[in-house]
Amino acid sequence: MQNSDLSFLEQLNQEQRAAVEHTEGPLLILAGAGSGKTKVLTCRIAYLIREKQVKPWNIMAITFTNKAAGEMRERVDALVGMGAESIWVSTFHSSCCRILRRFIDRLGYDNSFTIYDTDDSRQVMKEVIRELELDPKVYKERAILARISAAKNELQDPEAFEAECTSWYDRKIAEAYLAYQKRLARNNALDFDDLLVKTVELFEQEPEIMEHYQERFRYIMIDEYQDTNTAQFRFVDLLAAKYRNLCVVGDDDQSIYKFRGANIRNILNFEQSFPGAKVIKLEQNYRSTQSILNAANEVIAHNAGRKEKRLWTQNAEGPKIGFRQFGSGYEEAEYVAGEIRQRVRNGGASWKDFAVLYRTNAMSRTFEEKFITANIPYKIVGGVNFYARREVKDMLAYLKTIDNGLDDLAVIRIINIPKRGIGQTTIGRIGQYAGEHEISFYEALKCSDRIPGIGRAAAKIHGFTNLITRLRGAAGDGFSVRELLEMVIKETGYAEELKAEDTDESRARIENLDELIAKAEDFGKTAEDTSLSAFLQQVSLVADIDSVEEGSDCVLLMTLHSAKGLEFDNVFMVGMEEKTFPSYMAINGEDTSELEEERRLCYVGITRARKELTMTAAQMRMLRGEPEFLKASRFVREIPREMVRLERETSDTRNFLKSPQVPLDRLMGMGKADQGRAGSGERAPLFERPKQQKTGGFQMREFRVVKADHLDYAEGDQVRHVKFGVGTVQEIKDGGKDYEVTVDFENYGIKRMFASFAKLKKV
DNA sequence: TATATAGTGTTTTTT
DNA sequence: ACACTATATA
Repeated sequence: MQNSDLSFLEQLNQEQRAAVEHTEGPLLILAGAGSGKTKVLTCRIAYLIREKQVKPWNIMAITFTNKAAGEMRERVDALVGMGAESIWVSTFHSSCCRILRRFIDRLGYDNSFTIYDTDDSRQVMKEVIRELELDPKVYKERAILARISAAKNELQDPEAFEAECTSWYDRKIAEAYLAYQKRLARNNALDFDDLLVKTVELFEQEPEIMEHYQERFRYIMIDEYQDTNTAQFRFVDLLAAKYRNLCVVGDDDQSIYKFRGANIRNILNFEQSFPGAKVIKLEQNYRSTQSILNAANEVIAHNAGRKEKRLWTQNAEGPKIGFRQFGSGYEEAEYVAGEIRQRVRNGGASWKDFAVLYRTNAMSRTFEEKFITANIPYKIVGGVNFYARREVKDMLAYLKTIDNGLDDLAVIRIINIPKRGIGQTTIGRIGQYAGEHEISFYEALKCSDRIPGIGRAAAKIHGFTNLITRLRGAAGDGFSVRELLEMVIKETGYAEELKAEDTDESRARIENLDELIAKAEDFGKTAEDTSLSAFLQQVSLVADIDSVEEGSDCVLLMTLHSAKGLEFDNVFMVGMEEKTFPSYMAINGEDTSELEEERRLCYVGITRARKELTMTAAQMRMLRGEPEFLKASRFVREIPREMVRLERETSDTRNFLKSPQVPLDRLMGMGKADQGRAGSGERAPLFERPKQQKTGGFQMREFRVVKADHLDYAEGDQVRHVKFGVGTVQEIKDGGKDYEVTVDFENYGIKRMFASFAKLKKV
């Protein structure tokens, strides 16, 4: 595309175009679901560069997830061409990370700081609780961390927090907050929230650094603005203070992260915060059918205090919203599996056109089981993050220790992995010594000879420190991250040990290690800064949703939260029951704000669907081991009856939709003896769990692709692999569960892999 | 020191 | 139902 070509403007509607062309001063774009806001943002960037001669490096675009950032990056690259790479397109967290990595030494941290995930934070908090001798029954680390996180989101430091304490309990939390920060600092670590907090702190403390970035980012765009919290607001506010060219895009109806500190007032009060702001509404939806949109509008209309807007579309009416209630979650899952299977077989749809959305991660289990038995390829998004898996974290802990031994948590994690005979008592003694001498744990290890009570363990410790020293040497010699990782795996015998275990679980873990190596390799090829620290930092900011690859033909299962920003032809919203969705947490009490947030979540879910939306509910669900009887969600009831199509009407669903409410006792009326069969007819017994594949309960929930009927390549064919590029198929072996394919890659040599994982494409 | 077992508490959503 | 913790035991 020519550098002055503005033809892309022609594909925009009037409002979209106005948003693109309004480049100076604050701008609020209220973009309803599916109204093409990503298109507007990317076009706006192109317009700034082409028409307004803005330099690419003066532009910053912030999105919510890495995935969204990646998508925008791609579109911007395609549209802008040369120079696009100097535009900052990233998440809040990675932007802050990038800034801090350069300047955090001004705040007394080392620039090679590490980032703690939730797990690490909990670990630290446990230590704090022990240190302060708090009763762990009263002071739960989760609860304390939640309070601290809330404080940080409001930019409250420990002192400010303490000043506001009224109860003794709160004062203890303030103490814990302070101690927690000290420990993080000692480990040269930041938690997620700190990334924002410290950046703001940096800007406020070092005005010339702030000015540097203000000059740099003269045009700032923020996506999903409704989900920003106070810290993020401040960050943006500071950055944009000088040039005031701030464009925020959001939809108050899609604000679903209040629990994480998102402040809906940021968007509702934008015009007050940035006087003279122009407001543009995008109300035409290009994504969904009329029916879906109507349902969404109806549901969200039940919320008070929104910015008035009504989505409309020129799309076809499409089928009505489907709703069906089942006796149990198992029947529900069975139905969804069957329905998807059928629609793929008859309707010519492919697996990837389907998504199953639920309120809580715990619900994925049942669906997963049914999908396995129905032989449906699927992928569960969320749950345990790839980088949170044990073996991955172990390897990362090694890399962290090699990078700098400052992170005690990482060192302690791996000091006895593999088993070196260094146990709790030894670790305790070293930790004590380190504390007394105010040195890091790793430093203490090096003078373990002088630590009382170590004795025999000293030799073992030396073995460990020697290993680390050797690996550090290698890192210094310029070995790549991937090579270092492979050395760690080899030197520690980690993979060997797993191989010897020879279980499904251990094999899955080895797969994960390979995956990690592939990621390290990829990093070495694509990253600007290929240092070990850079790798570790990048890795800690990757969310699960980010790794959902296009192209793998699977049904996606995820929470409603993860689904934000995505769209699918066919959506199943499952678990549409009171107490499940809206969650029981949101129902009770006068406070309707939580309920409204649930309703927005429902709105987000509905608007994910392009063509067909099906809602399902169960009358009974196992909750914490106990059966719970549930009535259908009020959100279903908020959709007018005539917009809903009952799939295979049953007496339950008919009654439910006729009367405004099914009396609870009608459902409760099923006596204990009856529990096994909810509803009527010859249904499968409720309590019989499907034959569960025992996989150690670990890996199999993450990523399973069912063996294909056939492969579209044969021995001798040229194939392409996502990471390894092009190669020649040498051998295909039918290993029963899957095909084992041996490929000779042009650049990577011979690799043996499972067909379902490798996703090879014939070229 | 490492492992097995019983007992305990817990769940909403996540960058 | 599950994961985590404390305790007993090899």
